[in-house]
Amino acid sequence: MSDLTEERSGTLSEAMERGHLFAEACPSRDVLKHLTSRWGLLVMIALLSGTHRFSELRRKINGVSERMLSQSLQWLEEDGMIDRVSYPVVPPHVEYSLTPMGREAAEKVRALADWIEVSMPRIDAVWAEKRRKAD
Amino acid sequence: MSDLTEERSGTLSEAMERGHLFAEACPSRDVLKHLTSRWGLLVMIALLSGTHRFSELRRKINGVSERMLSQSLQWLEEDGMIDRVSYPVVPPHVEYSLTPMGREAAEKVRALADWIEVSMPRIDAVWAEKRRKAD
DNA sequence: CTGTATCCCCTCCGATACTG
DNA sequence: CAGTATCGGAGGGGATACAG
Repeated sequence: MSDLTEERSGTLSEAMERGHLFAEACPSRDVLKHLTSRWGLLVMIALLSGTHRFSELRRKINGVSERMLSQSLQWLEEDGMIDRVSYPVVPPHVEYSLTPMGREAAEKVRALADWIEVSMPRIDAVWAEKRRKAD
Repeated sequence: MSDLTEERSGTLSEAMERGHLFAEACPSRDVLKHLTSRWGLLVMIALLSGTHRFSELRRKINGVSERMLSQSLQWLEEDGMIDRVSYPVVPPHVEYSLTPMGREAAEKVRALADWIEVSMPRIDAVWAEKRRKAD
């Protein structure tokens, strides 16, 4: 066996039979999907720095289309991760922010994203090594 | 976790312009995709408890097809997350385990998955409340 | 036991155009 | 400014059959 993490408190992932994620048609799959989706992940991380308007998110998240930004925001709002506040003015003014629960999720998501960022050099090295062997 | 990463050195996710994940066509997107894919995530979590054979993973991860398990394992192996050791015997015997780097990634992934598991009751409550209002 | 090969559906996601 | 509607491509992923 390995470290304590599993034996002491790792009853969640360890007990796969009981975990929702290992069940086939489970709503937790959808939540995970929204959080880790192409744009959902970036939305969550972006909102960690505070409330944003739609257009602010659009500018900040380079490459996202209006369609997908809107879609991602709706998913995450339905999951209770994001608060959407619309001010009935002209022109429209809508603000998005993380709920307390959303902030917790966003921090987990960011931990994963940050790990990948800092680990990319190592991963690149793996790829380079494989290419070298392939020759 | 949850420590200094945010306030002190939170320049990673904060500096979106510079982060790989915010670039459009970046290999780090692929790594993230593999780690959070439907089955890749479950493979990583399963391997946290130690080395597994192909058929062991297949049994443990309920619902995965041979095709997708094989595919997911190959992706993660190419990314340097998984070690594949094949013993040339009859019948074939292949063992999969996490690399040191893979273990780091798996722990981040598990942290997110576990958070979702324990938070599902809260998320369900959100959905229930929305349905109540919809009436 | 450990996979590959083939077929095919389905959903994500981008592009474009339109609305309040 | 903040979206929605529609079309269409690409690829993830399942079912089945086959192979080493």
